[in-house]
Formats: sequence, structure tokens, C-alpha cells
Amino acid sequence: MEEQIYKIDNIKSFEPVHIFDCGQCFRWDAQPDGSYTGVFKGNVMNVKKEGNTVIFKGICKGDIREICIDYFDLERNYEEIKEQLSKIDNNVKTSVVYGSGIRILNQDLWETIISFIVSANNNIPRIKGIINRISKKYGKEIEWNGNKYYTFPTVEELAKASVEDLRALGLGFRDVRVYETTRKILNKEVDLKELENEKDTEKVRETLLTLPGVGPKVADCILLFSTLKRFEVFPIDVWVRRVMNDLYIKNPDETKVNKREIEKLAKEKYGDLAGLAQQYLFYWKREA
DNA sequence: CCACAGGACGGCT
DNA sequence: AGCCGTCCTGTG
Repeated sequence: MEEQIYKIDNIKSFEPVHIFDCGQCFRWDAQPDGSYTGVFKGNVMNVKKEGNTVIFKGICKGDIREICIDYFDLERNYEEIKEQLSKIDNNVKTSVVYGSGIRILNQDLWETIISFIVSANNNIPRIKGIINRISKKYGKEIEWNGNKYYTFPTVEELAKASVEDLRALGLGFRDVRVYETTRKILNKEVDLKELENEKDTEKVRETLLTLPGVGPKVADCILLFSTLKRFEVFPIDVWVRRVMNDLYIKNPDETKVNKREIEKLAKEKYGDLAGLAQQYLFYWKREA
């Protein structure tokens, strides 16, 4: 396949470091020149920002422009979203300025499910290592500029892995969860196509929760960070709990803060933009 | 040696 | 329902 290039001048609300380091994805790596290279949906791509221009370059399965518009959520008006969020309070306003170039990626549902099952009680370097090893062993190889990249395996490809195979890749106790979830999706006990067409968010969440390894937090991450694109959900992890407690609740012991209290607060304050608010707050608090 | 990391799960009250 | 110990592994 031929390399393609797509360039956007005068782009707004697009900062590679914000997008790839705000915790939504695991397959993008910073390059020595400050650009990022990643593999998604069978494509290999490099993203570089020079001034107000973004250059997308890569080996794509279709038209690079259409692929980027979809994956990087380019048709959504983040300027307007940030303006709305800034009106809520000064905390959110500060976080929005801090992570002004964040965008929520349109990631493959299947890959997002497995990735966030792997993320449970885990740290980012190790999560990335595990997903890379899974891809190298069960995905397809793509060569570009003398480097080899590996697509995230399809359901059928990953179904070839036994529990022992997964354990050998370093998944730890998550091996059985990934194995069983793969089986459930393979035999259509959970049909991902149907899930993508389901309008009712609560129904989608309930279905996700039937997958081994998918609890409340992982389900919300899948709802927000995949093609399901539910911007109203508010994934609560230790960092978000910490932020919400520091900013609003102010309980001396943050581990005692009730999760439902945080959910209620997020819904009241952020409404349908709760997921986006979560991303700005998370990035702000974790980096600063 | 120990704590901890972007939780889930099962077995208790 | 809520609480709590345990689950693999690498890093400090």
C-alpha cells in the first residue's frame, strides 16, 4: 500500500500530546521529533503538528482524509464545547485551558473492550506493553519506512490464544477475563454490531457488564472512548475521585467518598458533557 | 522486603 | 447493599 498524506492548516483544538496522553488510548508512541506514531483500525499513522498545521501521514486502508475525520472526531466543534464547559466554574475553566487540544478518539469497539479489561489494576507502561505483545503475536504485520507495526488482532485472531498463551504475554490474572470475553464475543453471546446500533445507553452498559473483566469503570471507558461515543458517561477512577474530592467534596479521606455522590455531582454540574469534563479534569490533575 | 498501579470479583456481614 | 481481601506483574 502507498503512503498517504493529509494536511490541515489553521487547525483548532488539536494537540497531539493532549490527545494521546489523556488516558484514552494505548497504542500511540511519541517519536524523537515530537510527533506520534500509532496503529488503529488496520492503519499505521504518524501525526505531527507544526505551528497551526497538523500533518497526518501513513499507510491506510482507505482515504486518509476520511479516516482522520472519523478517528480524530474532526467534525465536532470542540471550541464550542470548551466554551460551554468554561461557564460551569473556574476549576473546569482552568482544566479546559490546560488540555485545550484534547479530542476524544473514535476507537474500535472490540480493541477498546480488550484494552480496558487489561487496564484493570494496572499501570500505563505495562498496559501498553501487553497490548503491543498481543498485537505482535496475533495481529497482522504492516511495514512502513523500514519499521514493522502490528494491527490489533480481530476477534477471530485473538480467539486462537489459549489462557496459557495470554498468561505468557504477561496479562496476569486478566488472562481468563480476556479469554472468556473473546469467546463471548466470538460466539455472539454479545453481538458488537447490535451493541453499536443500540440507542439506549443503559442497555449498552448492562450488556457490557456481562463481559468478564468489565465492571462499572471499564464499561464507562468503553462507552466514552470507542465508537459508542457516549459523552455523557463519567468514568470514575482513583484520579477522578481525587479531583472531584479536592475540588468539590473535600472529604479528608478521599477513599471514603461515595461513588454515587460523585456521579450525581458530575451529572448536575456537567450534564451531557460529563465525559469530556472528565477528560479535561483528569489530564489537568494528573499532569499538574 | 513492601507498596502501588486508571478495577473486578467473590465471599462475607 | 456495602465492605474487604485477593488477584499477576513490573517498578520504585
